[in-house]
Amino acid sequence: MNPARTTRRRSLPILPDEVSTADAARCPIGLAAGCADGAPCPLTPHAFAAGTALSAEGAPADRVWYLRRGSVALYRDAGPEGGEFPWAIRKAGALVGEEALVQDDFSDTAVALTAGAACVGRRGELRAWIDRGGDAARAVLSLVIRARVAAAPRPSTPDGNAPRRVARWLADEARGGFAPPLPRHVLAGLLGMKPETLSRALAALARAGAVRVTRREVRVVDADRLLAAADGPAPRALTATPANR
Amino acid sequence: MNPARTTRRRSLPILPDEVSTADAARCPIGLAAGCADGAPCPLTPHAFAAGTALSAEGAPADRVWYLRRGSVALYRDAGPEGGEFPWAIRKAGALVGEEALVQDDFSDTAVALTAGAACVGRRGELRAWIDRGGDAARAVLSLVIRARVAAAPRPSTPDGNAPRRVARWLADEARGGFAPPLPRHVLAGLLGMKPETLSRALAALARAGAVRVTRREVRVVDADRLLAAADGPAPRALTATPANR
DNA sequence: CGATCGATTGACGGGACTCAACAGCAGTGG
DNA sequence: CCACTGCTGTTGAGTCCCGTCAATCGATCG
Repeated sequence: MNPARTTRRRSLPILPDEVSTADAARCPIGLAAGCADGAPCPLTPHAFAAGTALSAEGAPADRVWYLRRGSVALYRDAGPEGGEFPWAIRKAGALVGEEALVQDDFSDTAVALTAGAACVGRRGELRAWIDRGGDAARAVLSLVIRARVAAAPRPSTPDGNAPRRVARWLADEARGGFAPPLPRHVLAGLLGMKPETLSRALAALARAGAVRVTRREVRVVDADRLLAAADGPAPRALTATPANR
Repeated sequence: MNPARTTRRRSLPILPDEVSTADAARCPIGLAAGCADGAPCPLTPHAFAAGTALSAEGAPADRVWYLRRGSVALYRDAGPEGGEFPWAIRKAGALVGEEALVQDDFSDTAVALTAGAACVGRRGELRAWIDRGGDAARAVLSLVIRARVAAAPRPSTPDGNAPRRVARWLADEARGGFAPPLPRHVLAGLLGMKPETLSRALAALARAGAVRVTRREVRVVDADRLLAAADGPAPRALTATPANR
């Protein structure tokens, strides 16, 4: 479907050219580092062209960006056949790839929507820098929290059937064969569906022999069938009993 | 519809009883504060019952929780007639209400799914504490980022028609009458719909006289009509021309 | 046992996705 | 200048998944 798009994007150069470091002190991280007083900033400015990939989902997370100009779209993979889809926009003044500070791989593919400029920091140096200063950490902290707060609950993205979404969630969350005991309406909300739909989806998975459902608990009885429902071809949905049709 | 649920939840006591402070040093914030060495921890432990409301969306954000036991569901309001819906789960080891560190109001309603225990900190004290220490900020920072990373893109939640979601987004994001120039497939992904559906929704809003759409830009020409489409009664959807049916 | 709430199941209709075909626009090369 | 190509966005027709409304059942509590 879209191999050309993906290929082209992934093959683009990463952070080609450089820009002046003159105004580095304007950014909160630069301020925290004391750039205005001549202290070295842990970030180095770069410019990028529209379409540049800043990070790739699953790739080693070795850098963090502070966006100075332009905007960046965050893509995430929706699993097989779901393809990747954009789920957040980062604008000037936000961090990109901040997950590098606490984990080893990027969790998003970040693609520049416009030409722009960003200050890049190597993860190791950033971590060391954060370890040192009080103001330092505080600056990053508030940026991160701001980003999280701004990321409103996402409206809706049909990356699969209701049964498929449920199966995927079960595959991710079940521990020891048992799903976390959430009230149905909470789980339904998390998965972006109504409780009735969730009920039908669970019933469908139970008919397929993947799970066993009681009013109180959901138990995975056949992990293979569950994964098949999560990743395989269309699970044929909620359409009532196999008898009719 | 569900006034009883909301009322009952909101009326529940907030953080009733207290628990031992013995193991406060186990929490990363306690560690950062040096509780093990007898230093005072900026957080104080409390226990809560299932159904307890920790925070209410829009209420003054005066505290932050570190969850030690139990799990908490985060609800957010989907606007008029959309009702509130759960959109994230926080489990033991995560922060709740961390937005208090950078803004004045809670952005989520947090409700305990199970009985549990949390360490609570007043926002002012926490901020002061973060300002002081390096390790301090680092502990909070990694918690926050972890939470953000764990919050996978939410699958889907139909909180309104496609035209309504588009109208709401336009009302939020348009500056000077112009929507941010995003490629259609990016905007569609953000709004949880396919590009075709987005196109139809924009066409519907244009028919209603709220916006003017060209291939390159989306311009808001009647803010009132846009708001009516975003909040008012059903915008009568995508059904083609008003002539048929 | 009666009351209430949560969960399940059924019937039904509508809205969004799918599959197309087409139009607008940029870039390329003749 | 124009044909050709490729890509993005629009429009149309048809299908079906999911939300809505409703009834029923189970479980829990008083």
